[in-house]
Amino acid sequence: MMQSRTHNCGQLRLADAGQLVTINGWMENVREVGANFAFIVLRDFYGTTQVVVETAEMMAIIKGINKESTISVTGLVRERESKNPKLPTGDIEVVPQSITVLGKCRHNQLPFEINKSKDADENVRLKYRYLDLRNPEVKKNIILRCQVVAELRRLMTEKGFLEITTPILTASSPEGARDYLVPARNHPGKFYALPQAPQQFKQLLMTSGFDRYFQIAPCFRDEDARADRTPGEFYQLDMEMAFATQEDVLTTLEEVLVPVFQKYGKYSRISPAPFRHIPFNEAMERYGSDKPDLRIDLEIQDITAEVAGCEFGPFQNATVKAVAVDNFDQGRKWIDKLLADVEVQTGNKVCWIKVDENGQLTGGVSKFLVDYTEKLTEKLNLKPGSFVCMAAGKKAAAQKTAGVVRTMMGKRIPGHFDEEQYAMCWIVDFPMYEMGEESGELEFCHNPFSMPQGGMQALLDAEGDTEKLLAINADQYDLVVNGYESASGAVRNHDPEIMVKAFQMVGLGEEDVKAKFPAMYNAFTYGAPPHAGAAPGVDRLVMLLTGEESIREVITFPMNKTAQDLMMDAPTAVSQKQLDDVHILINEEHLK
RNA sequence: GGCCCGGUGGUGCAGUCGGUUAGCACGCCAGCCUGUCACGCUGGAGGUCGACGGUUCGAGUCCGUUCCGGGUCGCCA
Repeated sequence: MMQSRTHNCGQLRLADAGQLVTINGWMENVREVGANFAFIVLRDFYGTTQVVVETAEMMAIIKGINKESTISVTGLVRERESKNPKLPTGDIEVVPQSITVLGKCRHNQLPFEINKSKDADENVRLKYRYLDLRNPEVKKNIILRCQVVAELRRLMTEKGFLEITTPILTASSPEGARDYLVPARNHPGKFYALPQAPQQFKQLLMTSGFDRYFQIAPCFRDEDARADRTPGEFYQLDMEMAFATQEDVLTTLEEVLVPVFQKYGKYSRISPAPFRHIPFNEAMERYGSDKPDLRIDLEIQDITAEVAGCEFGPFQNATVKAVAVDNFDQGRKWIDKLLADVEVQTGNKVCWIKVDENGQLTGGVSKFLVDYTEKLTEKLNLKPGSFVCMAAGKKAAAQKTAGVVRTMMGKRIPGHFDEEQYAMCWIVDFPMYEMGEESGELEFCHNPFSMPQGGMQALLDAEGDTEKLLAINADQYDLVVNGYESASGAVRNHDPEIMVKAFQMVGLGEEDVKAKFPAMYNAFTYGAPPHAGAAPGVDRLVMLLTGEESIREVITFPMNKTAQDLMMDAPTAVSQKQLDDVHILINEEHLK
C-alpha cells in the first residue's frame, strides 16, 4: 500500500525541520559516500528533495533497485549540515524511517540520461517520450503550453467568446491541403474527413446567431512536415465574430495575444499594439516574404532598371533584387557559405559584388557590372566596403530568394539582427486571385471564403480583365511574429451572389459553390451576418514563447518528420476483418 | 519526388594522408570513501563504425548502391 504523501518534493523548507513527512517520487540519483551512507535525490513534478540514508537497512533497499524507480519515503525533516543554496529545498533533508518501493525501474541502463535527454537522438526521444518528459527541461514547455491555453481560454471567455466544439468526423473539403480520410463502414465507398480547420462550422455558427465563437481546435492536414510545421495534426485558437470588421478582429487578437506574450514570453520587448500593417505587395517588395522577420533591419532593393542591358546571363529578361550592407569585412569563405546556404534553402543561385576602397566594384560578378557602377552606387547608396548580394529571375522567385538572402545576411552580419524581442506585424491586403504557376490560369490566391475588397462592384468592374482581377485584394490578414506566420484570418464572404461571382472569375459557377460548400451556401441564403475571424496557431505561439526552434519541443507526443508515432507505432497495418468492415482493399503493388 | 547534412559501445562526440589493440566524456558493473549535491578515487564490461557491394596487401576513413533520420524546395491556413 502506498502511503499518502504529506508534501511534494519541491515543498519542504527549514521551517519544516522536525516534522515527520512522507514524500513520493522517482529516485533520480544516489550518491554513495561511505559504506552505509548515501544521498538520494528524490524527484517529482514539483522538484527534488534530498534523502539521507544512514543505516544498513535503508541502504539495502536502495541498493536493490535501479535509478528512476519510484519510492515512498517516510521520515523526519532535518536541517542540513551543509546546505545547497542552488536548490529551493537545499536547506533540509529527509532522514527515512521507512522506504517503500512503489514502481521498480527494470532497466539499469536507460535509453538516455533523463537530465540530458534533449541531446539524445530524436527518434529515441520520441520512442521513449514518457522518459524524455521526465526531464524538467522538456516538461516545462508542456507546462507552459497548458498555462498558455488556459490563459487564452480565460481571455477569450472574458471577451464574451463562447467555446463551441465542432465535429472531428466531417466531410472532405475540396480546397486547401490533402485530407485525412476515414472510411465509412455504413456507407461503402464513402469517407469522412478530419477537418483541416473548423472553417465552415464557425461560419455556420455565425449564421446561427452565435455572436462570438472560439475553440482550441485540432486541425488535420496530410502534408509534409517542416521544423515549424508538425505533420498530421496541430492546434489553433480558432475564432470568429459576427457583424465584425477586419479592425475588430485585429484589435481583439492584439488584446488577447499581447498579454500572453508579456506573461509567458522569453523576451520582454514586444511590439506595442496596434501592430504595424504591411500590405502583402509591400512585404514582398521590401522583405521578399509574406512573413518578414522585422528584427532584421535590412531591406531588399529592386535594381532591375539599373542593370538593364547587363550581359550577365541570369540578369537578362529577369527581375533583379539586391540586398546591400555597409562595412562588410567577411572573407570569401563566408560569402561562399552564404551562397551555398541560400541555394539549399531556395533552390536558386545568387551572386554578389563588393565595393573596394576606391568605390569600384570588385569580386563576384563585378566584371559584368562595372559599367553600371554609378547607377548601382546611387540606387543602393554604396560606399567603400559595401557588399551586395543579388537574386534574379521571375519577379516572385527573385523576391523570395532575396528574402532568404536578407534573413541570412541579417542574422550573420553583426549589427543587423536585434534578436531578443517579439516583432509583430499584420500582413494585410492579400490578393484575391493569382496566376497559377502550372495552369497559367486565374486561381484563388488563398481561400475562396474571403470577401473581395469592394465586394460585388469590384468583381463586376474587373470581370474579363485579368490585370484588374489580379489587382483585387481581399480583406485577409496574417499575424507575423519574428518571421513566423502566427495567425491567419479574413473578413468572410457572406453573400451567396458575391460568392458565385467570385467563383465565376476562376471559371467556376453556382453549381460548383453548391457542390463544394453546400451547407454554407445554403445557409447564407437564409440571412447571414457579415463576419470575420482568424486562427492563431497554438503550437507556433508556444514555440515563440519558449524560443524553441523545433515544433516537436512544444508538443507532448509529437510524430516524427514522416508522420509516424514511434512510441505508439502508428500508423500500423490492421486486420483483414477491420479492412473488410470498412470495404477497403489494399493494392499490394503499393506496398513495394 | 528533388537537393543539402548526418548515421562510430546505452547516450553524446573525436577519429589526421587508408596502416598497431577504434579514443574521450557521461551512463552501467565491482571495490573504496560519513556531508555529497554534475560527489570523488581505483578497476572492469560493453563496438559486425546504418546495410550491401567495390577498390586495396590493408577501409570507420576512398568509390557505388541502398536504408534510416533531420533540414529544405515542391506541398501546406
